[in-house]
Amino acid sequence: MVDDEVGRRRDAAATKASLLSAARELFNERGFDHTTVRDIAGLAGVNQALLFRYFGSKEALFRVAMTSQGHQLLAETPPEQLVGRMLTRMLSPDAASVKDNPIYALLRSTGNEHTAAVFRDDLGEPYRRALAALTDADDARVRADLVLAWLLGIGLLRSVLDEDHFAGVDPAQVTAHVLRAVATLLERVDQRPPPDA
Amino acid sequence: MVDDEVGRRRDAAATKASLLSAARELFNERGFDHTTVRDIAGLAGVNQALLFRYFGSKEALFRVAMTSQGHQLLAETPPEQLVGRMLTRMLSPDAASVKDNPIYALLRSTGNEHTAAVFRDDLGEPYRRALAALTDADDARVRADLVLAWLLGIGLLRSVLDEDHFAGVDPAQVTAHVLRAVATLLERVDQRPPPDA
DNA sequence: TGGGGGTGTAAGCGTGTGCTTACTTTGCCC
DNA sequence: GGGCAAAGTAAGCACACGCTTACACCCCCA
Repeated sequence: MVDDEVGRRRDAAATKASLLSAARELFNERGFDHTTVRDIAGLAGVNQALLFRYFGSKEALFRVAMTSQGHQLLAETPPEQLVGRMLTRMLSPDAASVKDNPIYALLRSTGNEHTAAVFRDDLGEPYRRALAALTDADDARVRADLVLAWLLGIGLLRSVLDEDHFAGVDPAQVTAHVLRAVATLLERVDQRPPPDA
Repeated sequence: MVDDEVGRRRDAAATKASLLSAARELFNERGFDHTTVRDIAGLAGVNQALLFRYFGSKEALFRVAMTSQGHQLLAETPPEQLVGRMLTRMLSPDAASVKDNPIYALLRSTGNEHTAAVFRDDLGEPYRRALAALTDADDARVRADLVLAWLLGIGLLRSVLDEDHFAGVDPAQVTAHVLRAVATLLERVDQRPPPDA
């Protein structure tokens, strides 16, 4: 699927990459439980036994697929702009930016204890810390959790409950609403519209 | 389980009620996909074939279990106090108020298209309308969606991502934060602490 | 050139699941 | 008491799933 050229078969690295890409796409679309290893291998154009050879189990593949691309956004974004950038990325009408945003895999995998733990430990915690640093209030942790909850809830409405939520609406307008309200919780949040998309 | 007295067996109404109660408890705890009909029948103390005789399918049972108790809160609460009451109910440390709050079943069932549709149509929509009525802004719908998203996100953090979120924190303090920020979106929200628990 | 390890494949094992079927038991009504 | 529909039960069907196994192939290096 990813690698259609006939030459260069028997390439373990390409096979792994193909499996990872297919896994990310399907986990984000359907969540962990409703994605089968047969689906992943099929989309990757690979025999499903290779999935287990290279990753060990479906759960292990999930962990690798979700965390490997993990923390770029967090690393490359100034904390003040974090909320704004997460919003524009989540609200983008571009399907591709949805497909590789692991937050949607989380939101569709809430029923599974193991996958929830992956996100809690590998993604939630760093974001909580980054957001908490945006205020001097002594209940910074609570305020950061509330902001994180809001971002997750917006993604939930957008992706799970109703595909059309916020659809006809200017993302910038939604972002402005949220940033204004969030500023009452975290005083150092940058309320200007985030640069680029 | 519900009906331990030995007299009065062969009571269809009691059997149905017992199945409904067990279903609510397990769906809220584990979500739709991770709850089996054998678990439900077992907790209800009933043969699983009766589940299908009385409700037709697991999905139909889910729909009935979630919507039958459905809209009391919405019906009996003045709109201005809706956000406050939902928060106190969600943040209550009381396990029972979690057990019969269908929002947690939704949050643990996001991977399943059918269950998501139940909530979108049967619960989400009325709440969206009620919240939208709390402002005169011409983008009332967007504002209402954002508030609903926040409430859902808070429930998500509380129940799915981390059992201890907001645990050591005074629920009233969290509620105050949210109500203050929400007031920038919906001008008619009552910011006073909600009456009773 | 000919093993041997890395790569790919087909088939299937074991289990859990939603749901069905064929049957037994109970209690009510004439 | 006898008949009968409603209530309850045991067993299992059919299938999808995660994962394993036994085998075929191909390239590389001694």
